[in-house]
Amino acid sequence: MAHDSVQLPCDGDGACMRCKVTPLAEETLTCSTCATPWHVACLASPPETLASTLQWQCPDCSGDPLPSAAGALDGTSSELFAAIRAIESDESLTEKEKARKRQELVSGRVEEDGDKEKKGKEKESSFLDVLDGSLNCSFCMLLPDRPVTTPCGHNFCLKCFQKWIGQGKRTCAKCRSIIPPKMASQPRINSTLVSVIRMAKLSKSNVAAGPMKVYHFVQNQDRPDKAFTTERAQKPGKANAASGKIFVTVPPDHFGPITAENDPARNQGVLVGECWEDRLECRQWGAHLPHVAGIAGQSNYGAQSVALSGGYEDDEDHGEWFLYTGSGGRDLSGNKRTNKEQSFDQKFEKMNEALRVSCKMGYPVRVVRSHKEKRSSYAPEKGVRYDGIYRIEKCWRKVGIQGFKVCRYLFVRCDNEPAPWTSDDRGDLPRPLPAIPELKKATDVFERKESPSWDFDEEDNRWRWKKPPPPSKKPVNAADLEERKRARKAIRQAHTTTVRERLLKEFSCLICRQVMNLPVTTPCAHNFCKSCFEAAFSGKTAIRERSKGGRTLRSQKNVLHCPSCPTDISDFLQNLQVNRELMGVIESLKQKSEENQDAVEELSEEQVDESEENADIGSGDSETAQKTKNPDPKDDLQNPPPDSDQKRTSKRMKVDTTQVVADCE
DNA sequence: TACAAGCCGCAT
DNA sequence: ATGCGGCTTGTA
Repeated sequence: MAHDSVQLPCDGDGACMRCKVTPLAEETLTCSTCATPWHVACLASPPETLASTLQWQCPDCSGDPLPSAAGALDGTSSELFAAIRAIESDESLTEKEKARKRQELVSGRVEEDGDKEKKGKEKESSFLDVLDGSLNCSFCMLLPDRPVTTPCGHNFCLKCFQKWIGQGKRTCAKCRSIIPPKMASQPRINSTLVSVIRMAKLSKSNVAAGPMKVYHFVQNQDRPDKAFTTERAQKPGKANAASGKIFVTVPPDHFGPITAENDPARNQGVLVGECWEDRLECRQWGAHLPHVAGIAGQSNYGAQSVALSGGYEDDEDHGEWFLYTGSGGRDLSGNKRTNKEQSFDQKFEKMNEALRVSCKMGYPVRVVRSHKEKRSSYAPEKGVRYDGIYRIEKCWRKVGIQGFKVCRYLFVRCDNEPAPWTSDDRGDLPRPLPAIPELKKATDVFERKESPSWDFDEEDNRWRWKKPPPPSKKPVNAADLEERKRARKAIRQAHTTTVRERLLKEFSCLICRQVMNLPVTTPCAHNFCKSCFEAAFSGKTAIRERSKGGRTLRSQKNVLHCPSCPTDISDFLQNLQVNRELMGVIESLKQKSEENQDAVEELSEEQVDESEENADIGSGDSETAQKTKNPDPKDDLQNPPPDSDQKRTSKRMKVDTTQVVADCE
């Protein structure tokens, strides 16, 4: 063969990486699979016909130049690449979807359903802005799953890397450096990358879950701690009582659980199973605000909570699920509070409509049960009890027991805590909907079409906001503005600081324990600053002279151990490569957190006032931050599929190399 | 303005 | 036992 066995494509500037010449356009061939340009003159076996030119596959993709371990592939290489081409040419797929399918193909992993696929995409795009895409595996273009790092400092999914090795490749897919046999046979997962990626996912999903909405919505701050009677009150006790102070810092239209951050009095939040004497006390802890009405909500916005109090005989309580009846249909003219006679049909309006909105959106609805519900086995002995989060899966109308139409709602529990009546040590799992015989006779049946805002996250194994909770529409008490502004600023800063600190901490050098400067990753997957790493071996050489009894023996390779484990890394030391991808992430992380910090300060000075006045406070910082930071869908296009990656990589490497050189000097 | 799945003493 | 009247809060 006229050519040596090493085959190289053109780099990002169009120069052949083998002969260093920049060929004319007509002297290059573009691979039909990966779209990488190659210098025809440097190809070991250029195509001979026009047809084969159009369908030409580069040596990397055709898999033929090197004897490949064919057994490592499930099918043949050509089958695999045919499948890749089919994905590439499928115009119904976005680039992201193509990338995911490629990864499935290469790794053998398959995500079963569309929901997962969607979830993966959401996740990916939401934290890509943290990790910047620069860590992405260049095979599948996703964040590396079980990342491995080559001695030349490039990161891949373990499975993608193993497929590559399985095809007989022994050079880095990014830079063509030789991959040592040890790395090829026993790639080690880079646990630093694992935890960084996990943390980035977590920090983002936490933001989406909205735990950062600590603020002080202190309503009626001047009220006493207990319900009280005014001078006008004619009756003692709570008959004519006014409400005591609201203890929790959620707005009245807050959806979902009330967490510790919104419970400054006890710092525990409203826990499932918590009991109160009566509806007024329940109100003070925010579980269900109206002290008379059974439904809390707004017809154009949604319902936040309901009370099961036995007021409507059509109700049917099965604990984990129940059938709820809407309000209205009764003549309560005058001051009748006890008329249980229905005299007209209920409609989906007012509170009944609010419940339907919550059904439509899949909002979490808090449920309290009252001792007054006598027919239910699940009602508390006395008082009012918080039973957790439910979702309204369906609603409809039917003719009720009294012969008039009632609105009906199927509530199904979806709380992360076990219900007060179970001995389970965990909360709900998604469960199939119960069979509802009355649905056969139902009219106006309404089912949720869109994906629910509150849903079970398979990955986190818990229920959480999958979409940002709706922002509060409630006006803010001006007197509270100053305090709330301060609180928000502090929280914002705490958040950015902790995320930055936690993320950066993960990137610490195992020697100096500081954030790595010029990170290097050993083949045994330990990470150090380049300078720390080199200093650890100063004065030691990879080659040593052996002498015995005055006789000089043949020089022998010195065994040099990794500072963190017994692995011999003398070969790695010979040609120390900075993990530029890691370095890029660290840099952008530093930069981003500084920007954030600045933004926090600016915002707290000015924009907070504005946003406060807009009263967009219910969902707090998380949504606002998400909205502004939410990556434009077009961002997908900025993460090119592998075909353009070759170019991008080469270009970036060039820049980075000069930086590294400059830094070294 | 009317209504809403509360609360309580008292009249019936 | 049952229901009336009077006050409460938030929604429409």
